[in-house]
Amino acid sequence: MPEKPDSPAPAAPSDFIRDIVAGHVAEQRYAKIVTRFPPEPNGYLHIGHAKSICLNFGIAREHQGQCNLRFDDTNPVKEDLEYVESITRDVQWLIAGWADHCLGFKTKGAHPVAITSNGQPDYYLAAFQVPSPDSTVPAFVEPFFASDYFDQLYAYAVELIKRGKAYVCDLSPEDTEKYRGAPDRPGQESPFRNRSVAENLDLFTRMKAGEFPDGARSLRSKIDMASPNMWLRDPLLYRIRHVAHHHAGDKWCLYPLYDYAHCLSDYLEGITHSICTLEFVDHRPLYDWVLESLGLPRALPHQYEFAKLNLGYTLVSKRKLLTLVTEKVVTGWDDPRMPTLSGLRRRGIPASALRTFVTSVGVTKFDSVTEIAVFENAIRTELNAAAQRRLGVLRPIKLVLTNIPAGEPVACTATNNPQDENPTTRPLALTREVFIETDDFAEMPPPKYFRLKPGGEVRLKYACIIKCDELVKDTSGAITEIRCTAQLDTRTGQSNADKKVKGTIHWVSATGCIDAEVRLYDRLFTVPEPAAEEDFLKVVNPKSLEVVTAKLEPSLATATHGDRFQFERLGYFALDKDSPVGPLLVGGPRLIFNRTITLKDTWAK
RNA sequence: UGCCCGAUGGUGUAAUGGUAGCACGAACGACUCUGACUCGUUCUGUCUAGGUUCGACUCCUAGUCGGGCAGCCA
Repeated sequence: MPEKPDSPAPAAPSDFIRDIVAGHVAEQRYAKIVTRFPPEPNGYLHIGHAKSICLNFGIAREHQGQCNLRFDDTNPVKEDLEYVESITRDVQWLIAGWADHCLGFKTKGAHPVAITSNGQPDYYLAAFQVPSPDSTVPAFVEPFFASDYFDQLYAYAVELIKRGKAYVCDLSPEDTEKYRGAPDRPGQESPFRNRSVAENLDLFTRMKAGEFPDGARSLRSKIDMASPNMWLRDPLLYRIRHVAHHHAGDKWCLYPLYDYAHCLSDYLEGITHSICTLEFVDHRPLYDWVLESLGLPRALPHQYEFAKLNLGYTLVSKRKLLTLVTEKVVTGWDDPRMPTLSGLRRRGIPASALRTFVTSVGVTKFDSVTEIAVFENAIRTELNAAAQRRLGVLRPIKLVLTNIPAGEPVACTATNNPQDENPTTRPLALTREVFIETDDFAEMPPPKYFRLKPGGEVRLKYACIIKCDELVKDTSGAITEIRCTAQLDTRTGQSNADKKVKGTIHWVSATGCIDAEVRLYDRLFTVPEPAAEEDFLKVVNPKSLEVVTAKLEPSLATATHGDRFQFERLGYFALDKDSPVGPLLVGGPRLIFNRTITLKDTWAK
């Protein structure tokens, strides 16, 4: 979806990981800083991933480095091409105009190649980077896939066996668990732990050949069954899975596990800094063990961990997000109420606001919960500067200006964005009949009510001050029409233009305005920490979506995807991805707007 | 209870042995043709107890509290 150019990024942030990288740059430890963003293609990216993306790509761009997009696709039973495509799209959207020149892709179909490093045989897979932020990604490149390394990973496993550091284990999954022991109790060595290298090699070859059923055997590292770190108790390297792979096809029935594949994938791509979340701290010794056990000839990557993002009133668990989709609480992964990148994009949130937000949260090892207000502030700040102002009425009520004759519109001028240095304007026509917001009139006004009331005066934005003379009601007593007099000498440039009234309200002309479907969103959950609930479905906000038919000023008829508008006094709006665009016939399909976010409302009601 | 990680205003985050600062938020006020924006004022903090030091948010020890780890998931 097209996106208007983003505003420039703020000054480079600082955090403990960036400090480490800066230290390495200062001592010239690496020729180039290379990071990676390595999602498993088993779900949609969400706002938590945005933090990781901005960290990894941010570090790359701050050091003229590179950040590879790599799919950690080592478990074919959970993964799907649909996710590969959505993730690629979301990453490119989030970094567009900011770090796309740091995005490391590879030539389509490329695999690691055999090279010689420091006199030793080695494997390496180079990246392709577009030369500048403005360049488009050519068609001959694609993201990296861990599954493209299965051949090399297999060769490394054979080497580990030859070095006596891995063995084929015949324990069942259940027995493997029993032998592992518990955190406060050492494990027990597998009876297959001391097989000969020759036997291990033979068995591993036959595992690859498909001789054994799923779960019958596994390849295990030989580390320490008594380690206080559970991840060092001979963790599995390979398991047997007789299933096809979405990217690698049906070549394999043997698939590597994360801890084995990840560090080596990093190595093959020449990653220098492998940044992940805190739950992998316990895995770091294993990450290093695999790499060091192989005696690899190039500089080894290192793992660094940070705390993932927790946001108030928001869920980011893939499983729970999936439940929202399958239970039809939302319309899909890209429902504008979802915290997915595709949902946020559809909602109208600019990528730059997302970047500003996740960067402002900082990077630490503290498990924190960020208030949603911080995110909302980032969105409003961005949109306040960028959005075109327009007039629209969400819940219309008719108002008649009795001293303006029908068919004789009064010309007015509206400012497109007062935040601009040299604001442009557009014409507006004030006619005898207009719509105002139902909320902007009160027959029995509460205290400190600035808006229109019987006998009261208010300004119609960009037009003039009006005075409420009388009300027309139907038989049930409901107001059907508000009748006012327009004080035409209070228009801009007229003799009484400086007259002050307390309230200014928005309006649209009844003639020429367009009807549009407007979707108003509220937070999806009613509690600050829905993840802490025993049943998160019980705290879903029943009023998270309200659909209204709004009256919009005529200029909005040409709105298109990627446009950002502020409907004055109401909030920020953007066209839904499913909205029709282009010249719309009268009575034809209506535009569909999503309210991205309301304006801040400090009026205590 | 074995190992690992962490703790600074309501929230998030700086201060790398030398003035506890910034942002969000809240309250009040100014301004206002958006009850927005902007501007001003105010609010609240180093988990506890010892120790090292001229000096500790920072280093050490012990404790308290919170989080993570026992998938052939990532």
